[in-house]
Amino acid sequence: MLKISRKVEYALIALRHFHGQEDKKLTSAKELAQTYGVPQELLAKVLQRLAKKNIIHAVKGAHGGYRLSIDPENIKMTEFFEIIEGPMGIMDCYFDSGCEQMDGCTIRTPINRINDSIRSMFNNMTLAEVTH
Amino acid sequence: MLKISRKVEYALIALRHFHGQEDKKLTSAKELAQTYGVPQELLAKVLQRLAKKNIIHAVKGAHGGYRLSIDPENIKMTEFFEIIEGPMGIMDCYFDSGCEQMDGCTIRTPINRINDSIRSMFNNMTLAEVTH
DNA sequence: TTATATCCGACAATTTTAGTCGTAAATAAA
DNA sequence: TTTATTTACGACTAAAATTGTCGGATATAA
Repeated sequence: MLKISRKVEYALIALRHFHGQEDKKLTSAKELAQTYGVPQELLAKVLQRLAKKNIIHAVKGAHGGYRLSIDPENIKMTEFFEIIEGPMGIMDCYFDSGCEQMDGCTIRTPINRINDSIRSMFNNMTLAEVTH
Repeated sequence: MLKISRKVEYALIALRHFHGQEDKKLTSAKELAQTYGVPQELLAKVLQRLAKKNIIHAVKGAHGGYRLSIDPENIKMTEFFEIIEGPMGIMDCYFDSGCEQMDGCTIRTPINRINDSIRSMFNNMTLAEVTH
């Protein structure tokens, strides 16, 4: 319960790597996977997501790889999480409206308050604080 | 990611029920399950856990059931979550020390900071605020 | 004695997460 | 131009966690 996923974990490891790296230096998924002992294919997918959202920049072809494309100061952890995992809520009904319990559910309001607290916490935290 | 479990959800529904109830009135698991449309067996288990930890009081036998046994003001959400789900950390390594990545893992410190933030948030929130 | 409860462990089903594989497209270098 | 390397992407499988069910024990009110 209240766990983060491996994908997020791997993304953070990669981003931390880029953060402590010369700006233009490229690192490939393979290299990262070997260095940090994480599954290459899964890491690759995560990197592709981050590249698509312009958090990192991808260079294709031999000698290609990735590098940071934004200042980690400028991305909130909420955005980051949602790039990788989609909408972030402690219960699905925070986003989905298709809940059949709706009427019997007496805890929506307090649950949403908790949700807002968590989101606000991660809205006030930048990627830089984590990859530092 | 960062989701609460159904068990917690059901527990909260039950506790909210008890909270808005005469102090000595008993409610059975069956009754709760029917009223709120949740699976009886699973709810029952959760109630048993809460009873074991003296959050609610159980009365066995016919006409038995449960009622609150403490003031919800006096229990932190952290305790509550951990009664139902066990140790609460966004990554297992917050508690388990048996992680083989240990050396390659560069994100332990920041992850632990996030963890502490979440825990501190729930340490400053009582059950009463949620079941209100 | 019967009906109704809690209690508790084992089991089954379902869903989610984690990880793999195959293939296409881009590109540097031989 | 060919080969090796790399990103991109979707489909698939495997593993783990969550969710839900069942059966039997014990307690107790009627």
